[in-house]
Amino acid sequence: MASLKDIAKRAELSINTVSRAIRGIGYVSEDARKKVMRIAVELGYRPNRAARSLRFRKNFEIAVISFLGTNNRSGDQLMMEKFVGIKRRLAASGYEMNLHFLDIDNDSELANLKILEDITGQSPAGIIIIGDSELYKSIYRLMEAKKIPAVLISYDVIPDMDCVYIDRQQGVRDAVHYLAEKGRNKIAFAGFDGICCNRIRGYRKAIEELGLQEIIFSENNYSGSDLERIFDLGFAMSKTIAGAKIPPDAVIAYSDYLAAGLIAGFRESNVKIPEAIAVIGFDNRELATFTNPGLTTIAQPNFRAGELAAEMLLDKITQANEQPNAVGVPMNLKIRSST
Amino acid sequence: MASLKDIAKRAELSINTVSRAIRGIGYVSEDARKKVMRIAVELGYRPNRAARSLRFRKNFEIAVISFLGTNNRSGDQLMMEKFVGIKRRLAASGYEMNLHFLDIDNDSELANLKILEDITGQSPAGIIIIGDSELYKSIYRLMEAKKIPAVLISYDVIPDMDCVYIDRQQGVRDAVHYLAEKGRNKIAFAGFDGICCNRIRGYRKAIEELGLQEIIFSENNYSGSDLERIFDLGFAMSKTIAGAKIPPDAVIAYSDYLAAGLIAGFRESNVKIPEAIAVIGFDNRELATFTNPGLTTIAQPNFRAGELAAEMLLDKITQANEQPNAVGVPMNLKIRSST
DNA sequence: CTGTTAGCGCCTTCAA
DNA sequence: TTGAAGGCGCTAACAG
Repeated sequence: MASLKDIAKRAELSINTVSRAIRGIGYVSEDARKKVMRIAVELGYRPNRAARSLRFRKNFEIAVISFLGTNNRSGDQLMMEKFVGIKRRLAASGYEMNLHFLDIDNDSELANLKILEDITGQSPAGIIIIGDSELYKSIYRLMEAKKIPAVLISYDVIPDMDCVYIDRQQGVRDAVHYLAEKGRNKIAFAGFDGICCNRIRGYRKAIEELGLQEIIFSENNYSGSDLERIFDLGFAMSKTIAGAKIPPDAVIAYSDYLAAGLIAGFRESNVKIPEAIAVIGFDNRELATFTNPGLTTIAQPNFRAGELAAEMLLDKITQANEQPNAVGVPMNLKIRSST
Repeated sequence: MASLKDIAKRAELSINTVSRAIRGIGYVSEDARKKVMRIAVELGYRPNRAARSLRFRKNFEIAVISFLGTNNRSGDQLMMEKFVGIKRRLAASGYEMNLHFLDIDNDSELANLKILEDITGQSPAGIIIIGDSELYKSIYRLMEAKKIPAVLISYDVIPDMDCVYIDRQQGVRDAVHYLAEKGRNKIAFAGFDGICCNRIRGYRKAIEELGLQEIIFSENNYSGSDLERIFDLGFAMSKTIAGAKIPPDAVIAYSDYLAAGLIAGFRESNVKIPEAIAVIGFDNRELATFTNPGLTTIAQPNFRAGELAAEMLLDKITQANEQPNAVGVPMNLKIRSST
């Protein structure tokens, strides 16, 4: 690869002048500037990242940390688009993206500790943490302590932390309003106790705004993330819902997996979708394409969230510290035939 | 971060002696070695990658290039595990993984050219190319021309190129044998013309080994990768299969999407699965968990393929050039209720 | 406006 | 067995 030295030789100028010309900093005569730029293009000059890193004592790398599900691969689809969003934005500013996968399945604290040491050992320019459970928040604090700028991609505002949050509350709220506009007035929410507070909040907010009655179906005895199990729960729940004293005419499910179970169950019970009951899922996973009927679902703006997180992090790296900042990204309803 | 200089100061030795001690190269007295190692651990020393890159005029980075489906996200699940396999193996050897996404949906040649220039501009130590279509082969050749060691992750042996191939032929062959062992003797293959040669080859091989009759259902008018469309094709194909003069008692589908369509179609026609007909899919995508009955499928060993590709590339980087090498990774049957 | 000098952390060469 | 010198490509400080 061509270096500043190569350009300098050809242009018969000093390395330093060439450097200034290329960076557009300090005094350079117009003649010299033009000459340098021309040769730089000819030689396909690109600044050497290693040299810059060494000089600035700082890696132009952004670490991205996300979980890895080897048993439960449900995260893959949603994660990949976030990666791409991050990558695109960083590339535009000359930063590299460096992925790290936490092994949450095996819950190997030792392995995860090693990964965190790897990350801090690289002294990245910043880090994007995908997730907002306690584990991720603790990583955020660790990075803050090590003076590594960090940004979370979360699902809600996280107090005292910089985050880009995918606005689940607004997503569910919008979905309820959409159903109401379609003439539904007995709109239910189906989920699990405890683990869906931001979704439930959106549901309650909309129900209140619309003056409707709250109808919540909740499975209390669930924990874990076995996808088939969730599907089966939805299947079972559909019977409860169809058999309720006043059956709802619409239901928003905690996840696409649960919604797929509901749909399968309703079909088996000959409850017509969407005529008798409309069904809405959550996340827009691939599965939503294949239910029968196709599942209307609240889609994650993954690509956009990735872009914004990268943007926020780059700002944080260059700007003086300001107050922690939370930027919401709206979720969008992906409409199919189930509503 | 602690540098060699810091250790040298504490140990009252020269930087050079410390360097040799840590690398375990050249003469170092036992005393000096022990002292250096102790301090290195104390200080949490890690070699500075930027400095090493500068010195060696070589980045300790492996570029990984894969496609990105913004419209068709079907690749995500299979890709992610490959990334993880690659990452794990590289991390163990002190290399970084640098992901690049080709935008094949928009087929933006300009954007893709820019990505390739980015990659070559970084002078990575090597590159892993995920895919074996003409585009990827041409990238391989480009890298070879630029003296960047490359390895493909492919689905078949690629002549004259280093590759780790996921052995589709063996996967389908094994599946046919498995069906035969379960007592099936009218085993069909369902797919598309032209685009499934390695799978078909495996099918034919097994059918011949078993002395069975070849039964192939093929859709000729298909091109593209719209997943719902493939599902619908499978649905329609199920009618053809069920209505054949001598209906098969087992069918291996080109993909899980096609298999899911087949299953839905058979159910609608009251063809019992697996009693009347066993169904096997291909790739073990998330969808396979949710068909009813659950889909037995030929699973991609993604993680292992990633690991092996990284391994092969690291060898290629350090060893003298040898003959192009092809390593097969066997596919495994993931058995569920459809067989 | 331009050039020289020094140094980021590491490794190779050569001298002690 | 150890150390000193030099340079990878870049930039900041300073001198011309």
